[in-house]
Amino acid sequence: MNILTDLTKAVKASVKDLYGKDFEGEIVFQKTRKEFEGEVTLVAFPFLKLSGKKPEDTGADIGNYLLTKTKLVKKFNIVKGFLNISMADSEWLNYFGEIIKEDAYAIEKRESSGLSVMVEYPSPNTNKPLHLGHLRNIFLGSSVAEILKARGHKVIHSCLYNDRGTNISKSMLAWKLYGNGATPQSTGLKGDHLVGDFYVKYSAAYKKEIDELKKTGLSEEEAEKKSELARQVTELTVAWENNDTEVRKLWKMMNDWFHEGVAETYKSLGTKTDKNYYESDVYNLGKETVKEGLQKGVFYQKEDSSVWIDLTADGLDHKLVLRSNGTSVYITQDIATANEKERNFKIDKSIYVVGNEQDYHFKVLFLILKKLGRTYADNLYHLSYGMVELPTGKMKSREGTVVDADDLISGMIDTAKKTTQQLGKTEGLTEEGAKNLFKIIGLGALRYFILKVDPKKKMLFDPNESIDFNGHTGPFIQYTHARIQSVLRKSGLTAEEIKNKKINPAHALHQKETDLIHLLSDFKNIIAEAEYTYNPALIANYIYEIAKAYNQFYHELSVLSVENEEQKLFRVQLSYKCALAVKQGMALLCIEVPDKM
RNA sequence: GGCUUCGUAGUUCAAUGGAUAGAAUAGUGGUUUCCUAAACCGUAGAUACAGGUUCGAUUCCUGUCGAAGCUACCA
Repeated sequence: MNILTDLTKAVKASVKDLYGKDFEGEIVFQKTRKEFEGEVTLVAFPFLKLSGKKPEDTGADIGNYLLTKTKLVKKFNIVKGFLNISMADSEWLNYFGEIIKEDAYAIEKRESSGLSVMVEYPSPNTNKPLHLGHLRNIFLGSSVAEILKARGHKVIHSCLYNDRGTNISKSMLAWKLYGNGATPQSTGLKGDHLVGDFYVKYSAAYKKEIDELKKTGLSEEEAEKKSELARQVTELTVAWENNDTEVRKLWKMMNDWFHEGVAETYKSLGTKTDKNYYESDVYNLGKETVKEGLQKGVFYQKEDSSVWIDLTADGLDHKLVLRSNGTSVYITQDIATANEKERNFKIDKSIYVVGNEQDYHFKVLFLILKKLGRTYADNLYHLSYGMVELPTGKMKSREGTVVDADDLISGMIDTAKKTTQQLGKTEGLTEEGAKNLFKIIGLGALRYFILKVDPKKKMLFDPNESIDFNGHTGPFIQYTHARIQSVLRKSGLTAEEIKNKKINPAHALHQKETDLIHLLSDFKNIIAEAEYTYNPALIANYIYEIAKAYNQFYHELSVLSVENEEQKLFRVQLSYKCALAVKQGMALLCIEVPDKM
């Protein structure tokens, strides 16, 4: 049920009655700007062709019609071509009476759509620990998954580990050359960090080698070709593909370190996966598909036996799909993984959560799959998100200029602890309860900070400025929820009692009350739009509006100390519903809300 | 060079072609014997530039300037 359904119909009817013709377009209402009276606004300009009148007069025609011929409208005003409508209190109250009864009013029943969607994230390389970019990836992926579930779809979380190839070989080589047998146990480092340290060590050594070669008069390109380290990396990669026992043993050891380390990070974030894919498993399958493509004439082979696809007819370029030495490249294994996903699951849609630096790659991948005749190619979607940038520019693992995920997470929880203690809000909490609260607030602040930004846009993070806990933030919303819970506790009513008491829709509503009902009525549409656009930021900003509006309501009006019992009950119900919307909305962002803070 | 994306208050973010471009934060001035002040209320401050389409442009088109990404037998 939508509060505007009846009004939309009434506007259509009014235009037909007034001007004798049906309006062809869609009737769109916008929220009335706060400097004008009213809740919803109809722009008169689209109706001018039918009315043949000035915008002001057209608006007045429709306004008067609605006022006199329906019971939907309390009053209206017209500013320029804008018809500002105040809906009748009874409309708001009737609508509210409907939604207060349903706890899941904006959430579809589980798996009711019958569609299955796979969401793949964060798909890290196993040669370095997670950083801030991965966090944006994880937050987006997990939130989109929750939104899809709320829309009634079945969701399969998948993750692809890029666990072989050049970058992994670099870490392995550095460990062999400079490691002296170091292990997570011997160094006390988290496994993924230890592996990452060797990746950085390789990069530094490689840079030094190139610089020295260049001093002998070689060009950058010539130096790279002559690099001994690069040669050894290639050698390791080839040895790995040839199943060299020693290399495989080293590889497995370092991969295990990585997975143990990253599992801890996942745990602290509550990240879970239904199905893991490993490049080391699928890369050979990719080679099969390359053969198939050659047979079908989709690919072609050069004299050096490297395999390519010509995409110039599609406005793209020639793309390598298999190296001359027979080893796989990135896209080879992505072709294989796509095939595997299709073989393993019945999926109606497959979403890859990957940064926008790979826009071109996914364009090519989807096109190749289509040319190979894979019917599922049309159901693949690249959820492309913007980079997280530092004030100094892009983060680069090679140069060690990254914001480490583990550091950031623990730092946020620490700040939450300090702030909570400063505000004296740890009273009455058990040690366990306090610890949990710090985690909820710290992670909530971090998640919200990232999710409130439109995924498509790049965003900036300044490590020198701490993430705020006041204003347009996660903790502000969490605080609002806790505040409402406190009111509800003091009301002495149970949730069941609050939901089931009937209100007499006769009493007059305060503007702050209609504002809240109006906002609540948007929830379902917001979730739908967030699904279609894969954009959790819509929900983040919507929930903020509710929290802000509730705080204004709370300051201006008293909930519990009003004389009129019915009015008090209504305000308790309204508070309950706002808290529920906040909780459900935040759950779609994978952010918990505490009952006390 | 080519392709793609992006330039909004000091800063970080909003705005299906609609009104006087919203928030937050940092400034600045207030609110607490009153349901949680992680709150609320004032005040001040922005569409890179130049054209075009439109009743109306931050939004669409063209150009200029600026930034980022891709353009690897890296992933």
